[in-house]
Amino acid sequence: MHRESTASVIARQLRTAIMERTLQPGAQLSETALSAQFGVSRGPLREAMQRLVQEGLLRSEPNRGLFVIELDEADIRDVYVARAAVEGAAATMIAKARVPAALRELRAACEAMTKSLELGDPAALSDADFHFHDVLVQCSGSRRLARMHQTLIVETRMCLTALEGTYQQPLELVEEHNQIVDAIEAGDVKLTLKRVEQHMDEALRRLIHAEDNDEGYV
Amino acid sequence: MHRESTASVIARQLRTAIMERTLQPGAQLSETALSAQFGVSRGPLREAMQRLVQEGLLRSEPNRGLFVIELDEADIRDVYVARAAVEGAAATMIAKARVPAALRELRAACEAMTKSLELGDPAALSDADFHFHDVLVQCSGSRRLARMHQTLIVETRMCLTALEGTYQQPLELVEEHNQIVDAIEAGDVKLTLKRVEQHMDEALRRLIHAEDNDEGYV
DNA sequence: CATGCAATGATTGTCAACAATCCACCTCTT
DNA sequence: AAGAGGTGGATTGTTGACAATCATTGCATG
Repeated sequence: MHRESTASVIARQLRTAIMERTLQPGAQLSETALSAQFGVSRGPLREAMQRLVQEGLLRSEPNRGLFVIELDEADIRDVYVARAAVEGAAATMIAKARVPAALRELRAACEAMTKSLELGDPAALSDADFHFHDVLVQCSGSRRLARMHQTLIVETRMCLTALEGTYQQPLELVEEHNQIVDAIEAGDVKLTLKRVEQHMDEALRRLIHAEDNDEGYV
Repeated sequence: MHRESTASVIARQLRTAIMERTLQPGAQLSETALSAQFGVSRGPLREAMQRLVQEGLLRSEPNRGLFVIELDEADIRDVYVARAAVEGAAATMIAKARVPAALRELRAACEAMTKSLELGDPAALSDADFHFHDVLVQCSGSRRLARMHQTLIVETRMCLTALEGTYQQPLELVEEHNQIVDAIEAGDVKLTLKRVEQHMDEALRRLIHAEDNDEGYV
């Protein structure tokens, strides 16, 4: 009947809720409330929650409960350090392998960003942005990088949702992605790595900057 | 009373069992047997198992059970690709930060390897080897890299346990570690990254080579 | 002899009840 | 009034029982 375990689908729903800030940072996860909401009993819910604890999206305080993590500036920097490591590795893998299909997908992802930019749709631009990075890691073919990346993306979206999809410098953003694909297409590993790292630095800078403007604490 | 959740400690015991091949690759995890062995009921055990599923150490077949992953050669390569990404990022962070305490710890870890080598104790050498890489990632201060690394190390040990700690070229092994620390100490980011990557390539080569000699399937 | 099928045993999936712990509030004492 | 201590309510932690599913075995049938 079910092709996927209950814990797996509940875990995904929890991740989505954290991303969208339905479950706010620092908030306690009430077992009774959530199990009722998801239509399951506390058993499967607790199993799903343990998955997110392993991911580091929830923090456990024994005999007290589970809480959504709160990201301070040091955490956000750490997320981007880890993303640079994971996506840098993924991009260099693709650059080395020279798979045409991967380049086509990446180009398509870039075009989607350009389109959203031209339409002036910041939400779509954000989605296209994340889609690009997802494609990048998926195309590397590394199951382990993909798994790590999944968690990092949730943490990133968690921050960006707080800013309600207002991009600071969308033109630069799109151009950075294009240049990454250019480097990959050229098969230039060093340049690829450099541009991924620069992109992460810039994204981090824009994020911190935007948060300061929003009087933003996370 | 308990400072750590039950799921957390059971999960660690499961990881150890997988590392040491007490739970062999491909083997099904019997809930009744394991819950009896650990002295807990099936509930907390299942929570712990879901943590390992999230890590990718267990694979879930709904309504059938959980199985220890089997690593083919492609998987092993993937582990080392991911390790290169994580440890490369960690090493460059330390190289940039120039923290004397980190260098001291890394040097100490190297000396422990040298000592084990001189004593001709392959098990101790292996432990010292893993300790070095643990120190490396811990010293980076990145919680996320550390979390990812933990899982990758379990998978690596899983392979090395199969070879019963027989090292092929221990001299080269120790020297590679020393050179990584040299590069970090010099603050040379590019050289650091290069040497970490080379070390991973060599470690992978030695591992595959050793497995071939052992008529080894994983 | 091979194949389909049903019964059976074992295992996973789910749940609700019980125990243990924590938190907030109140009271009593100094 | 401040603090210690106790009490009630709510939440987490754990367990055993029950339901659902799967693998196996044996049997009947073409």
